[in-house]
Amino acid sequence: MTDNESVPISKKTTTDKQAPGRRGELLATAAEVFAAQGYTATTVRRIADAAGLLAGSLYYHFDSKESMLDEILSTFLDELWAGYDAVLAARLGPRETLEALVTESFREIDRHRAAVAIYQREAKDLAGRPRFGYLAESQRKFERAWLGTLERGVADGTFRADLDVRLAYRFVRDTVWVAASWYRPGGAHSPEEIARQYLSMVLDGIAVRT
Amino acid sequence: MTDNESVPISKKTTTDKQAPGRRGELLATAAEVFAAQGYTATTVRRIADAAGLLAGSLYYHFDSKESMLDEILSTFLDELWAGYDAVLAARLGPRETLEALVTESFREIDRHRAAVAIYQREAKDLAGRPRFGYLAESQRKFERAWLGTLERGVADGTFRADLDVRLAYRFVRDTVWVAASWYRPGGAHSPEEIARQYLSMVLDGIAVRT
DNA sequence: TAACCTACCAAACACTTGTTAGGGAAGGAT
DNA sequence: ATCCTTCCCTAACAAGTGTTTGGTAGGTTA
Repeated sequence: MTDNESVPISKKTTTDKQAPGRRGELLATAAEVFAAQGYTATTVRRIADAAGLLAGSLYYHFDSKESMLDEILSTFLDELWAGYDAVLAARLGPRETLEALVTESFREIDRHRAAVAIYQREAKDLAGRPRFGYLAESQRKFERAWLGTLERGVADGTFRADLDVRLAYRFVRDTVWVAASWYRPGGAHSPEEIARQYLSMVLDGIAVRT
Repeated sequence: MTDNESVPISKKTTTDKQAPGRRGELLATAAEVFAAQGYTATTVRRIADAAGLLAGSLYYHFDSKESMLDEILSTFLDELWAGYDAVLAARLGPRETLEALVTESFREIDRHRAAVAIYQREAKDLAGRPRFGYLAESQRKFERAWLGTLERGVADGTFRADLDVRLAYRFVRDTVWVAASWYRPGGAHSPEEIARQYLSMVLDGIAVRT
């Protein structure tokens, strides 16, 4: 296993991804292709085509196809957890925490659409491999954050007590993250607007109150 | 339909699928592997292993790997639409139609878990290929059924008018179908029970009414 | 000038992929 | 006993896979 050399922190570039220079560009296009076709269905020659070079040349920048995927996912998760941890550290009430987590999630989808789509598709299979152990760890943290918030809300009367909390957790989680499969940045709605509407449905339902 | 154990080379262990004879058995195991690893990530040798024969022998039963996928998906969709059409033909009110569609969906997930998981993963890419054109057609029918029901509900005051209907459609659709990724038949909840809870959340929200 | 670094290409490598061809064992029907 | 059908195996095929090696053009530094 090669040690990850320190990933340079960056400023914003033209694409959505970070990481400066050629390496960052290549990662961004790789993420795009992975998201569109799936990881295993994507050949390195396809990535190279999209980036405008030959397949072998990718190995000047990366150890392997797998290490590209690794870097894409870990970079995304690092930024995701920076946002989540900030929300959780604020120690808001259950409802406000839920709202902040959902809003933050849609912001991440907006910024890392490709990475989120890849994560959705491949995380389940990858979490088993040792190299991607951080995916399983992230999923546990994820569950603790969301499930804990829901349980706090049930305890203090914010959320309904007659629902299976675990079911509600999966409901909220999936509801938010599958949006990455159809969301396109620059569309009609901003991430915050989508978050607002989603929260309205999740919290109050789509039926008219009688 | 209880003892659905075993992993390796089994002969009986009928899974959820039907279809008689050896062909049906092979399709069921193929669906299981496709669902677990993804279509392109699955090799025909892996399917053959799980079924207890050699890769080449699969071609006595099927034309190609793709035709296995085709048969799995089209069989599932045929049965799905039989259920949906029955619901729609009943011409219930918007709320009752929604409830019936959701319940029917969870029943299909219960019966065709593997096929649904495959559909979720691969439909987007496959819909482009001519052979799988029925996937795109099915998606259009799907959208008409759900979106139409929501619009009828907004028109007659059943559903909230202050929500983006298209967003609500994706919300409901995704909420229901991603359940196939974690649902396991024979679990704690019956399909009907899960449908009831999901409907409760979608219609009335998870927040306590004040 | 020479040395060096970055970013790439051209060509091959070993391996895996889906698929095919020919053959044969078992069993029922004739 | 013969035929036929069903089901599978052995052995290979060409195409495609991720990856490696050696080389090179152009810019920067010494």
